[in-house]
Amino acid sequence: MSQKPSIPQGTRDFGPTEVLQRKYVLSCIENAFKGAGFMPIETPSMENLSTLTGKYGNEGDQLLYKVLNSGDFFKKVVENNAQIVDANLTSKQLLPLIAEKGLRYDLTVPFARYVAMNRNTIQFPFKRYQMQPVWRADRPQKGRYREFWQCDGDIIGSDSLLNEFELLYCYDQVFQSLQIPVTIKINNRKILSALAEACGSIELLHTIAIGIDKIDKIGLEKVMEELQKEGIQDYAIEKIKAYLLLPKSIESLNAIEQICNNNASFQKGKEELEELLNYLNNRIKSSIEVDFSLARGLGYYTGTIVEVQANAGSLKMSIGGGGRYDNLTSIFGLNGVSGVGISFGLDRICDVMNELNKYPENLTAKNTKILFCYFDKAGQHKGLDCTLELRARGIASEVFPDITKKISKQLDYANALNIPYVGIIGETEIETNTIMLKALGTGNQSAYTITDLIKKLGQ
RNA sequence: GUGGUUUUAGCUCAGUUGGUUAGAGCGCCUGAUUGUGGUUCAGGAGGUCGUGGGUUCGAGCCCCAUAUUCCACCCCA
Repeated sequence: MSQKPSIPQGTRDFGPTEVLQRKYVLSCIENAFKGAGFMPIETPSMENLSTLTGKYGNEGDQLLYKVLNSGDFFKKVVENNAQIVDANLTSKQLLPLIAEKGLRYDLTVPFARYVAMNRNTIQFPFKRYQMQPVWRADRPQKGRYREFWQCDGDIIGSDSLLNEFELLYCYDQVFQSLQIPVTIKINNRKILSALAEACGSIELLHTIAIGIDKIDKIGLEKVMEELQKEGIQDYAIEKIKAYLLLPKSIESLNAIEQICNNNASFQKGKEELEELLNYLNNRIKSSIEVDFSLARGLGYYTGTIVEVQANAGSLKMSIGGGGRYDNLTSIFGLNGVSGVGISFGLDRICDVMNELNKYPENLTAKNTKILFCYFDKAGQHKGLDCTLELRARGIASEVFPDITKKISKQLDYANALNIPYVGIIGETEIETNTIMLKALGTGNQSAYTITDLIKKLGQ
């Protein structure tokens, strides 16, 4: 009985071409990080659920993949929790009894956990990069996957805004080298906090942030409606409206100062934003946009926040984002350590690259320079010897593995895989100790000795 | 998690009101060519119509469930 093969929703296989393309993007990102002094780390796919829960907000917790405990977990639940196990037990109550591990949701929280665990051996400020898959139990759409790769760079253990600059510079370098036109949007959570305070309470920050983040998508009026539904008071709505009507520019800071009644949080945010812009000044080619409506969902950001959007193509989703987090490691018992990080969304970047056709042409070609073709066992052995000799000199080559009735089958193989040369070995070639070298592009062919062949292909 | 949408040959897709043996293009295989690919010509293989139920004399088409694709919410890389 055969079974119809399939993979889970929201996951994908990658064929040879796709893997080469993804590795190309990964190497661009890695080069930028390495060039700026970042060091690589890797962390496990699974973390303890206690490490992950509560870091991403309620919605985030729901999107965590949980890993079922090993062994006869149900029996253990019944034995150890007899008093609460009955038909009324909710899934939410049951969950901690049967799952202690979960798949990581991002790379930042595992990194904070890593830093807290290894604080005594890490040299601060610590600059690390990490490129690994993450998992979210989201409903998939285009550009939205359940398994996708993030490429994170973080600098932890330093308050300096120079770090923010370094990371934005990485963004700039990567997207320049990939030739994707982008807008890097910048804001500061402290300014949003000031707005929330001016609207009544810092508790409103999350609601307001989620609301105003949607302005580009649904428009001012709808945002106002939504905020009203969430119970924001009328005077506050007016403030938010005035805030959102301001131009996307650093010039709007003065007006925001009025709206926020010049509170302390605002002043700090303003200073940080201005200092960052001073660092960026004339040092970055990508377009930078100060966007006060930029909010970002993740719960742990406290200062600078950034998001990268592709300026071309139909995929207008963000292809990267990040920000500063002051208190993330303190959750794991390491206080007074501030960090800032960015993330590249590899899968979406690849989607954009595909649409814009920005991959280098030779990326899809096989490495193989030459395929040896033959008619019989003697030719096969000679072909094998030639192949091994070429490989020893660093020239990638192959012998066709099967003796075929027609040599066209072997040529078809070379054609289909974009192998530029074939070396044909028949009776004549064996007698004269030569190889008939044929360039598949032009169809030209002539006889070479192995020494001349090495010279020709080694160029 | 809510609502909608998609699925027919390896690929891209037709398929009328429920009616005989489900089609096309491309690709693939064989031959025209016993040592040479890309063009041309001739022939050929390949389908449980996503899966499982149901209605019907009869289902690719109608109904239910489920999976998958894409989309809008929610949220996000």
